[in-house]
Amino acid sequence: MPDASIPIGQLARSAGCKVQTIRYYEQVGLLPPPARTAGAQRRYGEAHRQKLRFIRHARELGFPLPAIRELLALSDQQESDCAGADRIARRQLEAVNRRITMLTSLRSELERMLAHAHGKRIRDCRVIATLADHGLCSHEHHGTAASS
Amino acid sequence: MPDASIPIGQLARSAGCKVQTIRYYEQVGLLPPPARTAGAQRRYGEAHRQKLRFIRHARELGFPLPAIRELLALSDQQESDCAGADRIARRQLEAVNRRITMLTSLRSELERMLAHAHGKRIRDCRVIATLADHGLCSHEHHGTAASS
DNA sequence: CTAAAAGCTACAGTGACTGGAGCTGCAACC
DNA sequence: GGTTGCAGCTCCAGTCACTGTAGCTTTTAG
Repeated sequence: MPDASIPIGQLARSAGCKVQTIRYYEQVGLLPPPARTAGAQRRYGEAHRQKLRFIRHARELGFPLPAIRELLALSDQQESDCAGADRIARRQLEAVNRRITMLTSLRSELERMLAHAHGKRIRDCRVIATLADHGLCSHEHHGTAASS
Repeated sequence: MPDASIPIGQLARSAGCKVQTIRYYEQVGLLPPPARTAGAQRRYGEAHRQKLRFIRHARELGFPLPAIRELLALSDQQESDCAGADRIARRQLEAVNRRITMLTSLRSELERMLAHAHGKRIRDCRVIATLADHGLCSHEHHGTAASS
């Protein structure tokens, strides 16, 4: 394979993502536009594959696209300082830690709820009662919601 | 306050959410439409407040809106079986556990990355290198991404 | 009576994709 | 060379759970 010989479907399989995701990354400027065949089909090379793997790996680690954009810019300037990348990763670690803390307290409330859910009728159901009355929950799980 | 005397802003403050969120819940049919003043402003009663608290608490626990819709329907049928609510809560607990597992392995990879990030130049930067080469990461953190 | 605060509708935007419609390109086989 | 069928193309809409904005009107306090 000389270069610019990989069709989009093969690239998608090799990166573990969908074809549309690749086109989306191109659209938002994360991936540079590849060469095209005479019939306007995209053909990628090794450099694209590397970059896409980088993006997908960072996404799996939960980095948002703007952070990935910064990381890609940093990785292109081989001489510049590592502190920037460090700071971004540290920020991401903090975000992950915050999410873990919250999810852990959510889990314990859900477990508490289920452990006591022995009512046969809704009117005695602990699950419903807990949701209806915030006072019944012991832990602090306030702040932004469980997702993202 | 007789009933239907609470304006939307006060309701929002008492539930810890934004005014727009309440209007959104009404729009998607989670909250019943309240009474209106002659000038078409919404006025809520205690029942609305309870229902909104229920919704917000469930959201904080990470339940998606369709699940909350089911839970609300269940809580309105006081005579029906508790098993439905139980099943929904259990499903949610499993989702939370999955997320915790994934985030924990993400955290350890991020920590590993940062612990070795002693290169001063990008070309020696462990953070960038780890992202670029999936082979450098020890843990399994595959599957759907870290968010949601 | 006036001015500020709060409310109204309607619509657009977020993030990170995903799915579909309706078309065209390309490679293989006969 | 014809045809079949998968793969690719663009463009647009939808997801989820909100959030923000523009341009009004209503309510309330002084």
